[in-house]
Amino acid sequence: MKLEAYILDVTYRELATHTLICLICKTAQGKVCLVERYDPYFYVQVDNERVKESIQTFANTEVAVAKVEEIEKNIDGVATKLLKVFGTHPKDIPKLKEALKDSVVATYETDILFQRRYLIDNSITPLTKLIVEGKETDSLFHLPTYTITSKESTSEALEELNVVALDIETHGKTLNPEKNPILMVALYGKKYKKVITWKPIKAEHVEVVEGEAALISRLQQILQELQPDIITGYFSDGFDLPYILTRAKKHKMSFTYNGQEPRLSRGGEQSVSITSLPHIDILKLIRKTIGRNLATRSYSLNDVAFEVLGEQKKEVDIEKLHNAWDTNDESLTQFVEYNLHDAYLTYQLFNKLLPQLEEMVRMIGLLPYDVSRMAFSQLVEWFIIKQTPSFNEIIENKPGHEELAQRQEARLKGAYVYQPTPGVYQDVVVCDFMSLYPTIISAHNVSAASLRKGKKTHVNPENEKIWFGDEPGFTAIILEDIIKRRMRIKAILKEKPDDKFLQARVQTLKLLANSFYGYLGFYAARWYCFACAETTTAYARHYIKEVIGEVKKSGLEVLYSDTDSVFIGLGSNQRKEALKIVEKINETLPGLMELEYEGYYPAALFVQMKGQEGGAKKRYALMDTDNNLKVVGFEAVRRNVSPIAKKTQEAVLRIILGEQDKEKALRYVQNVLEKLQKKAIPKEELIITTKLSRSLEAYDAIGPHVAVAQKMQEKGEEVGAGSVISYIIDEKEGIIRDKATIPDEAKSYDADYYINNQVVPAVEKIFEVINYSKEDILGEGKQSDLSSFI
DNA sequence: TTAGATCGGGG
DNA sequence: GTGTACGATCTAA
Repeated sequence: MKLEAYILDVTYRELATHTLICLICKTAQGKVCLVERYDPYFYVQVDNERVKESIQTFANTEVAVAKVEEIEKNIDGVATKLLKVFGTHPKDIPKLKEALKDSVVATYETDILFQRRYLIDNSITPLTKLIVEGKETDSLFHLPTYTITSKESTSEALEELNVVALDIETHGKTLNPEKNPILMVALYGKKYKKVITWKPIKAEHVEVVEGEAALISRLQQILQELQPDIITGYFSDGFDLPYILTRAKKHKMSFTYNGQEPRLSRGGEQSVSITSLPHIDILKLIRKTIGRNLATRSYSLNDVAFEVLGEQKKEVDIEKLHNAWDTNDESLTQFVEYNLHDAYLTYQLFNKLLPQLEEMVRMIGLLPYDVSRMAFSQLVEWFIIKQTPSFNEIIENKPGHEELAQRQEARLKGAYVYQPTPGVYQDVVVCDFMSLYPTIISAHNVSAASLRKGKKTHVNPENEKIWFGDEPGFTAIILEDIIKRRMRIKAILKEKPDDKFLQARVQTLKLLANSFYGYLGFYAARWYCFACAETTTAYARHYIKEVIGEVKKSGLEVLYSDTDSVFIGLGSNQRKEALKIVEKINETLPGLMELEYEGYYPAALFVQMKGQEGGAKKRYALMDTDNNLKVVGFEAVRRNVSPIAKKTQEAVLRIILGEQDKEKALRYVQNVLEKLQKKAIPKEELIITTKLSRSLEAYDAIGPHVAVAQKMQEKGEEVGAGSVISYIIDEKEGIIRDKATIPDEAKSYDADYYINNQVVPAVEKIFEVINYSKEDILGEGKQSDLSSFI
């Protein structure tokens, strides 16, 4: 039987004499299971023949060595003779390691998971075509099963995945799976839309069952029939699936898929895995990929869907579901629609992220389940691990307890920041290094394998005791390859800018490159190298200072610099000058390092540091030639600021930077203050929102938002941790919290508060820069004090 | 300023 | 399951 198979999941079966690897694959004939024998192993380093012989024959009551081979591998760049020790089952490996570790020099690769080991060793990539010859054998996991007689891996991508998104709605005013039943489950796939519930609700796609237990078994049945390639959800690792499992247990039911119970694993973050059905919690993937580039700082389904898809959740008050259910309210129809729509949004988000997930799977070489959940450091680590066979490198061991503790003590010196002089500047050019840390690492061969080895070639510019040789280190080569591939694909992308897969590839390479420096300094990394991380930032400081020196030498002004960027004031010179400097510097830079001309800005503003002389770091505003304002680090970007304060700040910056008219800016603010005083500002502009971080009882300090939340509670509204509280500071007696009022109930507002605590603080720093004091803004000390324009 | 605690997402 | 590890942000010391 010849099959074209795409691996979705990998697991194994232990037989009496050996272990079978089981590949769960998508094929044209549906899901199948492919099996073949695969032997677990690890490596030991020994110092004499006698030990070697004792290992070959090692056996105790629990475990025995099955086979030993002699091989040679590079350890930290040094070729070393090793023994490859085989066991019968995967769990033999930690046992053998324990039994042998005291009689050998070192053990290696004792913690590489069996399934992952199989994929790496066979250079097989999940989700890409595998051509297999197989003989039919006894069914496993309720699937047609074949023993592999020959296999050939390709790089051909899968054309279409059959994906189902799942979302549940629950009863109760709190999220408590011990107490509150599941009311409905929505499933959304390309050709499948359904909401299962247990009340006779009239709506499209509804299927009504007897009760919660029936709902759970019907869900199970549907998944079993559908046999999707992938199941996805939004925070389904942390909510939907664990909730379903807990409820199934409550009913003493076993929830299974292809005869397997989903496994809930905990460790840092909880996750749920289902054998033969890859489960992707799309939130986890969003967080580490496109999440970085989203404007929203919230990862709620509503906010993410809005920004990524241009669609939002259905507008219903989910807190009313509880009562609607109990009273059989007709609004239940809307909740069914809401439920299905959430599953729809999740499904759409999954599709949006799929090219990125496929690229990550391709590059890291592991299952989508694993890749989608790995932290940045893990992605880098497995990217390296995948390539160890082609460099004949050993996989480094993870650090032990003591080593971990020691590494966590180490502190890295930060990046270089050039303190700006507060002020408004005209004609500013910004330059920055392309991928500064990655290009330094590759250009200066910064790696554990080349640290103080060979010819002293690259010396840490701040510490001559740290140096790197000229023989390229294994991890530095890998990183250089990432950077080069990214540059190549970026070039192709210029020709085909709409190619989703190329875009995803560039993104993935960028993610890996940018994580590499962090990885070298990450305490739990296998290829941890503190000297490497230290040297990388030392070189970064060195190069940016060189640039600053070069700019100053050519008579231009350095306004500001942070890590990898420099802001140049052109004065009477031309932009060409700046370009020349960039060119000149690039001639001297090694390897792939490159300083780029980022852009020209007609105006820039740097504000003063709090309570001190000099400019604040990481706080500035730029205006480009299209009048786009870029504000970095200012307070008003935060949330507990009213719209009027935010708007005023933006308008003032626009006038100062765009029109360069100080007095107009001042007049603008004074006009806002006047309107505030006259109570002419609409209510919506005055609403301040703050999110409660804990339950009401837990607050000792009663801030205005807490006071309002208490009032809301008195009125019977549910408020707790996570509720967003909106309020207006009204004209009342007492302190601020007494004045804080629910927006609907506010009759007026406290003009003084909005002037002194909202608008003025938002613009004060900006006016300081152009030599207007707070008094000037308020009009005090001049003929026009506030009272005069009432 | 730093270490320790707590969210985040979900109803 | 040859495992177990987040990361940003707020609060208290």
